[in-house]
Amino acid sequence: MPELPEVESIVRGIKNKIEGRTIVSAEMIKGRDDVIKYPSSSEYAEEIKGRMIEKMRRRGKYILLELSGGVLSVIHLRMTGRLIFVPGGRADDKYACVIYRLDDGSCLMYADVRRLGTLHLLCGGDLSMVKGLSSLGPEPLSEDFSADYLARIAKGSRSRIKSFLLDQKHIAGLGNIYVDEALAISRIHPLRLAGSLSLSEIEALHEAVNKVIAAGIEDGGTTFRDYRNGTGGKGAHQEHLYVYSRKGKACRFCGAAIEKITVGGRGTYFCPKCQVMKD
DNA sequence: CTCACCCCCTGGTTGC
DNA sequence: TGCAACCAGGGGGTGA
Repeated sequence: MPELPEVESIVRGIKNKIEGRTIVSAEMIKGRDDVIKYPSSSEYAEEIKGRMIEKMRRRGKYILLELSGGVLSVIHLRMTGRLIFVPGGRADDKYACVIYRLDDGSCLMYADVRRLGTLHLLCGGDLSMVKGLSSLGPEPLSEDFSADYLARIAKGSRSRIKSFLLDQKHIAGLGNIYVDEALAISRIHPLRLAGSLSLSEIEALHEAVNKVIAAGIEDGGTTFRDYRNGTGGKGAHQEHLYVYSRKGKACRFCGAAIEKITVGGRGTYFCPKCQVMKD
């Protein structure tokens, strides 16, 4: 489940290899090209052909390829999407959906077991086609994401803090794993209402979000099952998790058994001793 | 505004 | 062993 650190790791690993390269063609794999949401896959292939990749960057969980002529390629991996750079150009993944052939013989492959990922090609800077991208909140580790900002948006909110943090309009890039981790580090129960947090709790949470995102990037992401970086490798942050996927195991802070509950339909892990419910 | 719920989709795991 | 139910969860959409 690629979240900010995973997507960042992909971009860092591929960026230097594809910037400046021209896309010779986009090969659509039959029956798997329905990951392309706009325009049609044939128009997509026609429109992207011959364009140079001027810049690759990340915004939230989105991968953005700025192409020549003001065209923007937007890729969201959702659950099982992978973007892999293949130097020799022999992309033979069973789950390949789209293969971008580059002018030096290499290729960039989009593969996705469940095909929940989404690919868009936007001309003329119309971001409204990708609703989530145009309404993204500030990036963790950025100046815009301050404790003050967090306090301001949380104030008056009746959402549970877990759901609140997962909302990309509030903060860009957090997903199920890093939200649980940030709440564990700041010792906040996932069911707390966002508007009920004290200033010191907000400050602790702000710091925890930055800390866990930085650690995730440092470790090259978290690989449970599906995640792979831009060259097919695994991340290492799964070795350093405090609560996520650790049901029944000992809390690294106090030794109590980690519990699992459902919050907003998501599996949620927390330490019942460190993260006490109030309100 | 916030919620529950459904959908998208497949593979791994669990239960009988 | 086989097969069905369930789970993983990001994000869009809908109706309460």
